[in-house]
Formats: sequence, structure tokens, C-alpha cells
Amino acid sequence: MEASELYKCLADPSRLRILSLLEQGPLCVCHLQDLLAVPQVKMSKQLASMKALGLIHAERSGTWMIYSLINPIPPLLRHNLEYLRHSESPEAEQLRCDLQQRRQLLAHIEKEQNPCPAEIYTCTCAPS
Amino acid sequence: MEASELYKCLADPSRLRILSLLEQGPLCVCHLQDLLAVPQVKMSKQLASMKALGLIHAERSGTWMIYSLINPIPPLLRHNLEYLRHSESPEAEQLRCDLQQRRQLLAHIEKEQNPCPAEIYTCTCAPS
DNA sequence: ACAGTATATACTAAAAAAAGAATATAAAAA
DNA sequence: TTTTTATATTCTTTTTTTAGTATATACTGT
Repeated sequence: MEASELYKCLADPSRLRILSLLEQGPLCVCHLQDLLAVPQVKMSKQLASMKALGLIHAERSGTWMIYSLINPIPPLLRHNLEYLRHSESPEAEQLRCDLQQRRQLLAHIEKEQNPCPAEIYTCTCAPS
Repeated sequence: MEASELYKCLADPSRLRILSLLEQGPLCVCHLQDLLAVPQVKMSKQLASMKALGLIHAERSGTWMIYSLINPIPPLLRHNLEYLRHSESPEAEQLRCDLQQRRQLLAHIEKEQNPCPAEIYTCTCAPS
């Protein structure tokens, strides 16, 4: 994968958020939809484009599709996510908020027998 | 400047090359044209777009326009340029080649009374 | 004032990317 | 077998980006 292709990916805020979330571990599409609050078509197409690039891959689990970052994660991506995670911009704030929501989501899922479908997970941080 | 805007910049190979060159010091438009071998309009428009973003600025010197990166250079950009400069992709190779050509160009300019217009500077490295 | 050089801008055309609605598929549940 | 749920794909429209040509501006030297 060329650097310019990766940068093009990162240039879209919601793709960036997806990559940042997946860096912490796999997630199913419905959870990504919940976390980013984007329509299903959009999520599906963004995931498809990143899969076509070879950045992420999917595996089916019942009716759900679980997406993960490829391993090893491309160093250029890793560096950028790490940089953003520690920086002070509103976008960086958003990424941190996403990760926090993800943790809440996972905690919630652990208690339930059925991890999907989407429910409301109150967000305790304020995205920009 | 938002991270996504910077990434959009970096997503275009010739904009990336321009930024990489300017990181080493100011250059006039005609030299950038020479180094990247792109048509005048394209160079002018790419410079204009990055200037509009606030990434670079221009100052006139006679008929020439000298472009520089803003100071301080945005950390996200600096990190990425530094990373690419040490990485092993063909794009990174191209950036290193550009910097070498730039050094040759500057050496050549020092000997001449008139730094412009464009002349041929033989490239001793092989761009991809 | 005039011609030449360097660079920018305006306008148009072409290409690429994104958004949306509708439909399709694949698995699970009834 | 039918229905439902999760996700993907197709097709169309809209928006954004890029490319190209032609023209304009700003300065220099004559």
C-alpha cells in the first residue's frame, strides 16, 4: 500500500475514526455504526474501500461481520494514530472520546448474552 | 489547520514532494517546477492551495516567488516527513532523490550570478 | 512605452469521490 | 419455508478534485 493511499484514507474523518477504533481490537459493523453514528451504507462502503486497500479484513460471525486491522499494522498508520492520540486538536479529542465509548460498549457487551443489536450507550465525554 | 486537511495534502504525491523539499528551505516556483517536472499551472495551483491552507507562504523577489513552509512547521507534518525520510517505500526513495537534486541545484546556483531560469541538472539517482 | 519572463487566475472540461435510495445476499430465528 | 437481521452491492445523483487552455498580472530590462 502506498503512502498516498493511506493518507487519502486518513483524510476522511470517519475513516480515521474507524482505523483508530480498530487499532484497539476488532469490532462488528453495527457497533462501528453506533459509535460513529453514520448510516449503514456509508459505513459499509467505507469499510469496503479500506478492505480493498488491504488495510482491514473481515470475518463473518453469524449475521455479523467482524472487522480488524491487518497485522502487523502498517508502521505509517501506527505512527499517525499514536501521534494523534497524544495531540491536542479537536479531532484528537474525538478519537479519544471514541475509544472511551468503545470501552463502555465492550463493558456493556460483556454483561449481556447477545452483544448486538445496537443499544444506546451514553457518552460521558463531549465530542467536538 | 485540521489533521484531515493536512492528510489531504499529503495524499497527493506531488504536494508531498513539494512539502518535503520546502522543509529543507525556501525555493522559487521555477525550481520547484524543474525538480518535480510538472507544468507551470499545476505547480502554481498546488502552491496556491497549500498557501490557502496556511501551510506555506510566498514572498516576491523580483519576478520570482519564493515559497517557504510556515514556521514553526506543524508537528504532524514534521513527524510524517521525518518518518517518510527514513522509510523504505518507493515514495520515500523519491523524496530522498528530490532532496539530492535540490542540493545539486543549490550548489549550481551558488556558482552562477543568476539563479533562474531553469537549466538541466542531471539527476544521479533513479526515481521510481 | 514595449517586450520578455515568471507566476497567477479564470474558465471549462474531465475524472474521481461521496451520498442516497433501492435492492440483494447470507445467516438465524420462527 | 417464511421472516427477520445484518451487511453488501448496484445504480444514480451530487459534490469535489484535477487538468488544460487561455489570459492576466507583476516585475525587469530595453
